Formats: sequence, structure tokens, C-alpha cells
Amino acid sequence: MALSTLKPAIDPAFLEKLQDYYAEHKVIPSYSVLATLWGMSAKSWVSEIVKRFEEARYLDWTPDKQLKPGPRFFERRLTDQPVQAGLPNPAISDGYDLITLDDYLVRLPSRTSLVRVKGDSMIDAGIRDGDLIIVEQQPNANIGDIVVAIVDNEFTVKYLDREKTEFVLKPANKAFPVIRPRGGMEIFGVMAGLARRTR
Amino acid sequence: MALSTLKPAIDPAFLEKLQDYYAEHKVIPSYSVLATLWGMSAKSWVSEIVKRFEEARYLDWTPDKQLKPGPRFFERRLTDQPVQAGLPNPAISDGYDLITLDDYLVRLPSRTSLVRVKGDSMIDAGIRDGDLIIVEQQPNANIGDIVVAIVDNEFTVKYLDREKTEFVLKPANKAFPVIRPRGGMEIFGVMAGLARRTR
DNA sequence: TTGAATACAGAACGATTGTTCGGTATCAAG
DNA sequence: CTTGATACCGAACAATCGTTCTGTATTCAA
Repeated sequence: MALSTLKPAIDPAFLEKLQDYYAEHKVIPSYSVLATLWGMSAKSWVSEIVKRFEEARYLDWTPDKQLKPGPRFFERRLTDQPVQAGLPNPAISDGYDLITLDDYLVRLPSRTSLVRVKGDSMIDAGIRDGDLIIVEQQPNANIGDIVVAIVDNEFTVKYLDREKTEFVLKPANKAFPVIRPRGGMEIFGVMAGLARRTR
Repeated sequence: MALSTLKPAIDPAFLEKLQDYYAEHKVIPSYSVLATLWGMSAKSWVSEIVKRFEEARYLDWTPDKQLKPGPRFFERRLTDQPVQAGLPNPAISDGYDLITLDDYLVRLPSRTSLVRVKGDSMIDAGIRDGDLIIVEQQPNANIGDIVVAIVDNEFTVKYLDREKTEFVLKPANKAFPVIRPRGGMEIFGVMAGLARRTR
């Protein structure tokens, strides 16, 4: 009871409504719009709530003193265990962590880019047509890495392997041939992750 | 000379500066900030430029008459082809420049959570051990959807199917059995995407 | 060389912004 | 039964917003 209630509580429902609004419009609304969004009628109270979000780093300000999403605004719940509806919580944790997908997938923003996968040549590595590969750009790689290489002026995603003295690109699909680029090849980068949208 | 010059020209440099500002702050600035950003000193001229962007659908308005990114705001040239030489352009893949991966993967923040995949039961659907499933929480789903269900107080990712009158959960891996939950099951949500980190 | 666009600047103005401050209702602790 | 938080409402206000209108410099075709 001593230290716990230092910071005022933030209402997750308010945050969720704002996140949904932002997801739809890609903009943080004004205080009066926030008021209706949150079901209030006083801008002064909105101001108070915003200050709490600001302190919790869900919101932030531009150098021009405009409200903008803060560092934690895009955090998502990572649910470990299903929270049973009926059962009382067995006194443990909340059952989830918070992670930001961008931070999770991109660790070196300046060297990272995305490449869309075409075809099924890497199916056995769990890489499907249309997937987005997160690539860390670098001119060399290790045997066994999944690399994005430039062959015939096109991107190719393949395993990097060596045959005798030459590097080759191996698909993860028996129906596809090994690529033996004549006269060297260029490595664009190494796969660091994958993003897929279904639905 | 007749029909061609109906629409006034839009200056790509202005758009790029605004896109850069947005990428940094995740917000569209006010007209006076835009003026300095664009090197002008008259808001009236900003207003004119904005109207052109609006007509070209690079900008749009919220129902609350606030300026927001338009449908084409995140659009860039269609670069499937690798750009040779000094890697001029990171961060892109296809026609759309993703502002964030989070935005790409999450469409309804308040109903979205992440679940970590355990095991290889969905390998043939390109879902591997350790992957993060983006789940849109909802109590029901359609046959054929990949769902996250709660069985024995644990999350399971499977195809939803029906046998006669009962719902069953089908793995995407012949080595695993079909799950026929006795006495009904609870659906946590439907898979909407996937995030994987390698390396 | 004239005229009509185009690309700005600048002032004026009502509307809207976010802040501040004073007030009220609820509720749990002492 | 007080007291002090907490959760709001409502009014007032200066600052800033975006619009509108008038004016000017440049360009370029006729």
C-alpha cells in the first residue's frame, strides 16, 4: 500500500479508443474530439488524461508542441496463457508482455529494408508467396544464412551455400533448382525476419 | 495544350518533406509548421498546396475536419527491381512504403493481440515454432480460418473445420492428429498475420 | 508588349485550440 | 462525521488555427 499508488491510474479503455482512432485516421485528434471519443464533456479532463498518457509515454509532443504518439503507443499484448473467464486469477502475473512489432522485427533501422517474396521456392523454410522479408543489408553472409541476393537484376531469397569454390543459392523446395550464378553474384542482405498478413 | 493542364502541378519535393516529417512524428503538422517545412512564409499558399494534395488524394480530412494522410500518402514507386549501386533507397518493397510494420500487421489495435506458436503442427501453413501470430480476438470464426482456440487451458493454432455437426481443429502437418474437443471449445480469435524473427 | 496564368507574400478575421481555475459528486479511510 | 482523494463539469481566455481577400513579381505564349 505504500509505494504502489504513486502514479495515477491510466484507463486502458481510453488508450484503446485512441489507438483505434489512430489506426483509422493516422492522426491524433484535438481535445474536443478526444472528449467525445472518450465520452467526456470537459476538455479540462481530457487535458488531465493526456498528461497521464504523456507521463506513461503513450503520448508525446512534437517540437512544434503538437500531440503525437509516444514510444509506447504501438505496444501490443503478447498473451502467454489464456486468461480463463470464470476462474479467478491464480495470483500470478497479468499473463502477458508488451512488445512493439517494429522493435521486435527491426533492430537496425538504418540497414533494414523489406522485400516482398515471389513464388514458392522457400516454402520448406516457412516462407510463402507474398510474405515480407525483413532484410538487414550487408555485402556478405555466412553459409546457411537465408540471403536476399541480386541475380539477373532481380531479388532472390535463398539459402546461401557453397559447392567447392563457388557460392550457390539453394531453394527450400525440391521442385526448384539450385542457382549457380556464373560470374559471381551480389548479396543484398541477410534475412532477419518475416511479416505476413493473412485475411 | 487543351486538356492537359487542367490540374495544377504538385511539387514532389513538398510531398517528400511532409512524408519525412510524418515518418518522424507520426502526425500531420499545422499550416504554419508546414510553411516553415516548405520554406514559405504565407499560410495562404500552404492552403493552396494542401488543396492540391487533397485533390491528388495525398491528403485527406477526418470527419472532424482535421488534416490527415490520404489514400496515396504512403505510396511510392513500384520498385520490385533492385536498385543497383549505392543502395539509394531502403525501407521499401512493393508499391507501398510501409510507415511501420505494426501498421501493416495490425488493423484493429484494441482487438489485436499476439500469441507465440509452440510446436510444428502448422508447418504446412508456413507457421513455425516460435512465430508470433497476430490474432484478432473474436468469439467465432469461419470454416477454413486459422484460429487460435483455447483447449485444456492452452492456446492452440489450427485450421477450423467441421465434421458432421461438430467443430474440429485441423493441424497443417500429417504427423499431428485432428483435435476433436469434447464438449465444445472456445475460440480466442482469428489469425490475421504473422511475425517471425530469425537471426 | 501585352495579357493571362502562376507562384507567392501579407494582413485581417472568426473559429477553434489547449490551459487554467473554481466548482461538484462520490467514496473510502480515519 | 469529517477529511482528503479522485473523477469529473463548465466558464473564461489568450494563443493559434485555417480561410479569405488583396497585392505583387515572374513567366511565357500570343
